[in-house]
Amino acid sequence: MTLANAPVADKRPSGRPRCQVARKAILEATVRLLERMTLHNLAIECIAREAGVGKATIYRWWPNKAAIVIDAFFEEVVPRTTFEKAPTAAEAIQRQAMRIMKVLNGRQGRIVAQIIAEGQNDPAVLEYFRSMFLRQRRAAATEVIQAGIDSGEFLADLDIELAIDLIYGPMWYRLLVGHQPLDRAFAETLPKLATAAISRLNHATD
Amino acid sequence: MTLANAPVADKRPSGRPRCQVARKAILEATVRLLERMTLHNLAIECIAREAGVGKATIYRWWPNKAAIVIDAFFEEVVPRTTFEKAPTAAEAIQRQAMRIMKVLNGRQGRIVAQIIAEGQNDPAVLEYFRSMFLRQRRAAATEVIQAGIDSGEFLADLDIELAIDLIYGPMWYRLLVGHQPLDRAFAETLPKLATAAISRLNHATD
DNA sequence: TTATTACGATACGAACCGTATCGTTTGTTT
DNA sequence: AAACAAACGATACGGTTCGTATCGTAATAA
Repeated sequence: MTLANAPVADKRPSGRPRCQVARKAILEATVRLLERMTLHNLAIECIAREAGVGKATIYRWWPNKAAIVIDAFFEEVVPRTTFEKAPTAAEAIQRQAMRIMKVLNGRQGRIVAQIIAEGQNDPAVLEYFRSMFLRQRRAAATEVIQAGIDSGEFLADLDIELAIDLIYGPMWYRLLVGHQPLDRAFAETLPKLATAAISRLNHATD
Repeated sequence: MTLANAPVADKRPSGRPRCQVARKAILEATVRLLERMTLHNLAIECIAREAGVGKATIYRWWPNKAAIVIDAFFEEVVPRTTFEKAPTAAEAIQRQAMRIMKVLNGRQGRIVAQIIAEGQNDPAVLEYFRSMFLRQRRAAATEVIQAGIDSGEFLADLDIELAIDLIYGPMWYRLLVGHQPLDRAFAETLPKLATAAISRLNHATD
């Protein structure tokens, strides 16, 4: 599933197989180094040194820095999160938003921000990030919102993609631009306001 | 006001004054080059060559690439936009959101995105960007929203900063992550939904 | 055994970095 | 007019990192 997992799939090629120890060492070294420096300052040669690996071994399996970081990030750091059950769609969304915010509001958030930054110079990086991180989460969110529409909780003619952006956009905005903190008040109020925007209920009676 | 404007202010130093021709040439060359390449690939030496200027002249006046780009961006590209008058606060916000979206949805948007990307590696860049671009616009938005609160159009206990993020966050989200386009439907629906979220009116009666 | 591929190590030219140093130019100060 | 001060374009510099290539060696498949 990752860019460099080399899924054995249907046919094993001849020759020496890929060394999984080296692969693991590279990903772990990357995570370790990213705790001390930015992605921008992280040199491939530095990863190779830290991992005790030849530089060519890295270049053989990853096209660029960002791909390593993305693989490392999703293998070593981020646990897969799924929506919890909740009595209403709005509550399910609110809980999930809080959890994502917790992830973004720390060291992991800095790494994701740097991946996105790197993506501004390379569309492929951005696409890889979306396929690894965003796609599944948005699909899950879509399900919940659709259920909310079907139950009459949310607006019938709701643009689901837009609704998702309304919920998560402000979080990413603060993460990347840094004009305001991702603090507790924000974490509590944003999801409520966003879900209120897409629900049929009146604020006054909420 | 820019980082390298060298406002003459109160005391003119002796010696040869700064060459404004060179300054202009540098900023113009930067804009010109950014149409063909990303900020990441834009070398200072390349700007110097394009502008017909010594490299030292650039380093004398700007601390880094991003500072040049920001100055170039706000001198050569972005016109100052202010809120128009509108019958309601919601409408004023909607119009301004559309205008900002138009700015972001093109070459200028790509440049801003790259400035923010660069900012992930250097907090000073991000702060400079906020002071140049964001601060004034957010202050203007604050005024409009506060007026809306005072008139009873918006929620009385509204967190204004959060409200602004609710409106603009999704735009930046799409600009930077690129999972969805900044298209016409988005431009029309987002401001309506966002202002609905912070207004006291019921969706059903809107 | 032979073919094939990965491995760690190392060397390589190229590109930029940011700084320093030229001699020259353009102003201010005396 | 002469002395001074600072910016200018040009150029050279050592230092980093880039991505590629090439070693000899190791590991698996046919």
